[in-house]
Amino acid sequence: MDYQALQANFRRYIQLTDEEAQYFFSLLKPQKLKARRLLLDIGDPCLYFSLVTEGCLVNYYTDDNGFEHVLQFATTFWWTADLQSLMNGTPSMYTIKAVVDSEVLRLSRADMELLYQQIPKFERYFRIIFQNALMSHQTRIMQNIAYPAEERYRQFQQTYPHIEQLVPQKYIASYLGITPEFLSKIRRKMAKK
Amino acid sequence: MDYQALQANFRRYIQLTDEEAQYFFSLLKPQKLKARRLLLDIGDPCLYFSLVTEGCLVNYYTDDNGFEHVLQFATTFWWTADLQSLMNGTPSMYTIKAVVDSEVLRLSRADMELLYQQIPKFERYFRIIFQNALMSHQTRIMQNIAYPAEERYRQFQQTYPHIEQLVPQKYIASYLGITPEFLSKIRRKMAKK
DNA sequence: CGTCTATTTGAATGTACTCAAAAGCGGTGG
DNA sequence: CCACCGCTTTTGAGTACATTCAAATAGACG
Repeated sequence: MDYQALQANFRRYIQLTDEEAQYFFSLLKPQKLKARRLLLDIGDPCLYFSLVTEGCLVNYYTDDNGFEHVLQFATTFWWTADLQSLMNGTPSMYTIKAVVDSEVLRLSRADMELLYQQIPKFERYFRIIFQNALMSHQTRIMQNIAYPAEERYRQFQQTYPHIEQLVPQKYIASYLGITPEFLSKIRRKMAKK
Repeated sequence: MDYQALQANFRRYIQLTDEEAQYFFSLLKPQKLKARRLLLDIGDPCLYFSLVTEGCLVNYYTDDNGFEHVLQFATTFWWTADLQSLMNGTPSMYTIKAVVDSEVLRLSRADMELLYQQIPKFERYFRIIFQNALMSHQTRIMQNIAYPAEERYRQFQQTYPHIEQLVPQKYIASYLGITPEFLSKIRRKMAKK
């Protein structure tokens, strides 16, 4: 794990003294995950907010018919969790899986509260993180209800070109809210032009 | 405007001294809106984060074909804005309109920053507000991609019964990502049972 | 290699949309 | 107070976007 890069990333949001940064990093527990291993299984309570430092994870919901629907892809410097489960202690509705070999730094719910108390700047940090996440979720909702699948796929390609390279096509279909078969047909159609 | 009720609502998130509450309220500028009046017009920069104290507002995006798509309904104690525009100073992509006679308390972007500096507890307050908003947006995305329109409508009725009473059906259709005609047909079908 | 999973392809089907017209409903002015 | 106007909701027929199911092909990994 490259702590230099991580610290640089944090500086985009808040200014930490070396001491504060040390304390923060001391709360994070690294965990490596081979491709296709689970960070969180459906039904288990989500105990950690995890910061991806390498690789890529996918967070998905499994519906009553066993179909998977992708909530989020998380690459380097993204946080991931089942927030609902993490905050309420309820069983997780989502599965979090490593798409490729990955590494995360886990922050427990209790340490998160501790962090807020010890270094209130982190309230600001997460305020900004959640605010940004909220904005991108708003955009996603709008694209979903306002535009057809082909257009949504184009937008996805533009917005997350690195993710498209990394993850299986079926997950992208799932993220877009369509079947893998239909995404395949969209791609064929787009290639023809 | 009932400041008692408002203060009680804030106590769910943070504890404020009377002095702090006074200061906060002093930053808020009340504005009344008759039904169908705009709080924010598309193209204008969104200058305020607005807390609804009465009535109901709707926040919607207008697509290239002139169709409206509802991002959010905001009733009492809900905040509303075009966050993207508010944070970046860019022209607004959304329109915010009073559905019925309403009242809001506006907080300017500058006063918001001031508030964060004067009373850091508000970082926490908005951290929680955005966190909760994020969770409900996640749920909405999942329902949109995982379930058909009829099921989404049932969920909406369960989750927001008061909103269903208040706003025209066509806005609910729009929120669900379907046409008003189709929602009408869903309702007919549901009534038959 | 061989096995397992992902992707492609095509035909049939279904969910949701478009367009057009009628019916309902609420507000406003004479 | 009620008649009219504009907007919302309903209805139906035809269409389009997207799914389902099944089978073939392609890729990845041990």
